[in-house]
Amino acid sequence: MPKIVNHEERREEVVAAARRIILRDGIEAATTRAIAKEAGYSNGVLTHYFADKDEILLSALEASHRRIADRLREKLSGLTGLAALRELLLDNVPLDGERAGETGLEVGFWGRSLTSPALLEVQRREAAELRYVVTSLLRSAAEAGEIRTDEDPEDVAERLLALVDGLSVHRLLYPANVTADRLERLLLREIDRLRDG
Amino acid sequence: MPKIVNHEERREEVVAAARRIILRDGIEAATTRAIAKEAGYSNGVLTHYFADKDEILLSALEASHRRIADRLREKLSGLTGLAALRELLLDNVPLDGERAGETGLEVGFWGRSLTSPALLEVQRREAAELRYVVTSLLRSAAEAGEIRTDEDPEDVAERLLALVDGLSVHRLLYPANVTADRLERLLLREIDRLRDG
Amino acid sequence: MPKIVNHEERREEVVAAARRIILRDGIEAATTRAIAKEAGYSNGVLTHYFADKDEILLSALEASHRRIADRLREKLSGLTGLAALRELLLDNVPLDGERAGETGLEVGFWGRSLTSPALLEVQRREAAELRYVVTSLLRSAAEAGEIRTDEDPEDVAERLLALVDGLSVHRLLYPANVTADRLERLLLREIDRLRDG
Amino acid sequence: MPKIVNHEERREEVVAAARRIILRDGIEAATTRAIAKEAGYSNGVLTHYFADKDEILLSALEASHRRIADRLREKLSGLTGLAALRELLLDNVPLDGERAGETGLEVGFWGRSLTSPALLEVQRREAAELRYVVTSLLRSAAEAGEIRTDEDPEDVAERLLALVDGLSVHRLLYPANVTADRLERLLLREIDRLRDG
DNA sequence: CATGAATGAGTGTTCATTCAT
DNA sequence: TATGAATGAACACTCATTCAT
Repeated sequence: MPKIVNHEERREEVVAAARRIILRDGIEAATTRAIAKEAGYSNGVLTHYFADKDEILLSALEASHRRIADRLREKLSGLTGLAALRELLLDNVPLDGERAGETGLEVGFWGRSLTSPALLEVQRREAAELRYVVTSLLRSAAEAGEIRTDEDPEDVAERLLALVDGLSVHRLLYPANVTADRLERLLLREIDRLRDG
Repeated sequence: MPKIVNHEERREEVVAAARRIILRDGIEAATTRAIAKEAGYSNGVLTHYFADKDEILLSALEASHRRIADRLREKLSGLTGLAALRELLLDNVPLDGERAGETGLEVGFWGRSLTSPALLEVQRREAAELRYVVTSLLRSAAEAGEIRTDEDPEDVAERLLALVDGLSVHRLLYPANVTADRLERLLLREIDRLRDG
Repeated sequence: MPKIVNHEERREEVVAAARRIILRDGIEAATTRAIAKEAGYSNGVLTHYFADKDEILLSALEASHRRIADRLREKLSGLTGLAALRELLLDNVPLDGERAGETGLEVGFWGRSLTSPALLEVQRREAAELRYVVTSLLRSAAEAGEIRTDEDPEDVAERLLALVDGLSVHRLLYPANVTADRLERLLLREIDRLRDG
Repeated sequence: MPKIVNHEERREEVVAAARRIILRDGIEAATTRAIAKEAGYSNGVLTHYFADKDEILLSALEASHRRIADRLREKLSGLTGLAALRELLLDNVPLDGERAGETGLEVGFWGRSLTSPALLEVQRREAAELRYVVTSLLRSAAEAGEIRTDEDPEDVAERLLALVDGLSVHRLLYPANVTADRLERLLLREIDRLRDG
């Protein structure tokens, strides 16, 4: 008589373990053994919940995106327009250890996505969502008169998100040059420029 | 007399093979065996020209940087200030297949650098150089009255280079959203904003 | 429930396989693949039971020492002084096939120990123990009036153990010259000389 | 038109290089590349003078024996009987760095000889010679009344040579226990015992 | 003869995956 | 379901050997 387990729950446990390892030790350290051990299970369990290792990594990426989105939703509650945008962008940049880990995970996946259609698809889906939110916030900020309106919101969104990713990877690779303070300052100034120029 | 080969030439052959693999199949696929095979040699040859695999990857990264620098030097000859800056930034962004390849390789190395001190060191050295050149061009453009002077050149340089890297990776990951045209337009507009705010 | 194996048992299987190979083909032939095959397993099994090859070799050496010690303990029970010493020394010399194997393994390890600190340490520990036992037996034999007392027991112990090792290696390398009978005779005579000079 | 070289001379150069490496870094470090480099030649030369690596090692062993024999012949000139024997035995024991190296080489070869008929044959030939010399010296010492005659010279020779080898290997493996002084003292005492003991 | 480029089997080790229990 | 034993291909690297020049 088989034990009744909650499949989705187990998957999440394993994926969380994978995320922890990737954040802590890098994507190379995320072997199936390490993941199983981190999750508190034996090697063999993984087979029951994932077709192969790639599926675990993919789920880890999705989970990471979901965590970010959840956190954001909470922070953004009650905020609108420019204030919400500011919060969103600041939350997408490695200003503390937790977000630095998330950025590291993201950057590690960028390289893999270039040669993995499945990963790429996940990245694209999430990126499109984020872009949509930013564009919407820009539009509502424009309607509220908080920012200038002489530029296409889609262009501004792309510029902001590119800057966020660029600054993020620079913070990881060149921390001496891009300190947390400087990163925050540069990002906030860019947001200010939406208003007056 | 034995067959005399040009060591530097062989190294470049091997490094080129490594670059091809990284671009085509990702940095994970760049095993010593795969590199040797791609270069048309047996496993053992690599020993003659490289101490270990890391040296090959490092050389591949350095070669990529050197190619970019060489090309840039040529393009920049005769240009100064803002015009030179514009050329430099446009050249650091994946607008054609060749530069897309270089960016892809770079992104692949970003992930690796997060867990490899040797690679990180190379990345940092090259990044510092680039930052220095951009800052210098900004200063001379400011002196020539081509751009506003109300912002610290170092901050502007960091913003521009972050934007370049952010747009580059977006171009690779989301080509449908960031077309070559759009990428060029966004970058040029950002440069224009240096002038009139 | 998976197949449960006794880890200690498996380790012993593998170590026994390693010992067989070393005895049969020399320590150089004891590759991880050869050991696994000799044990009847695939390459990968070794990881489950040993951290690395050194641990296997080390265990093989320790196992050999333990076997000798166990056998000796049994033989020595009830014996004291000179009689015990005689038994001990005779047991440390390749008089039959089993002990010849042990000596061969030991000699193989001598060479390795010269360049391997870990192996050397094991050799030293075991040698010190043996030296201590021999010295103790010499002292009690002296107290019992069984042997002369004009020589430092430590010196006598070293001489006896050096002779044991020298005769052992000669028995292996020059069996035509050092037959089992001759080896036994020479060793017993040396023990007799402890009594009457 | 081929260069005329002295084959025997080249062989000796290479063998000397091999010996230097084995003495300095152990028998495992004696790769063909290392030997060729130490000899000041390229990899390829070895083929002209040796069938394979085993032949080099064999020659190195023979050369080592020859060197010992040569040195001994010189030291023994003018000496006879017990004095000559004393000199011979002291010279076969690792009392200084040079002889320690030779002993290390010898011990390294012992292990290999157990599974290599060719090496074993060389060891046996040389051992028989040494045994013959020692026996002869014992006989002449006996005739000269320098030592007792109640023991078979062949047995005494075997005992002395076994002691020499045993003390030698103990000096290498347990230098803290068997110091050079102690080794010399133990050996000289054993020789003294030939007279009155 | 001498060179050194090139080979390819072999080394210890890692790891995703399979599967009997 | 869960276990963990077992597999075997793959990894980076080493090295004796071959051979065109």
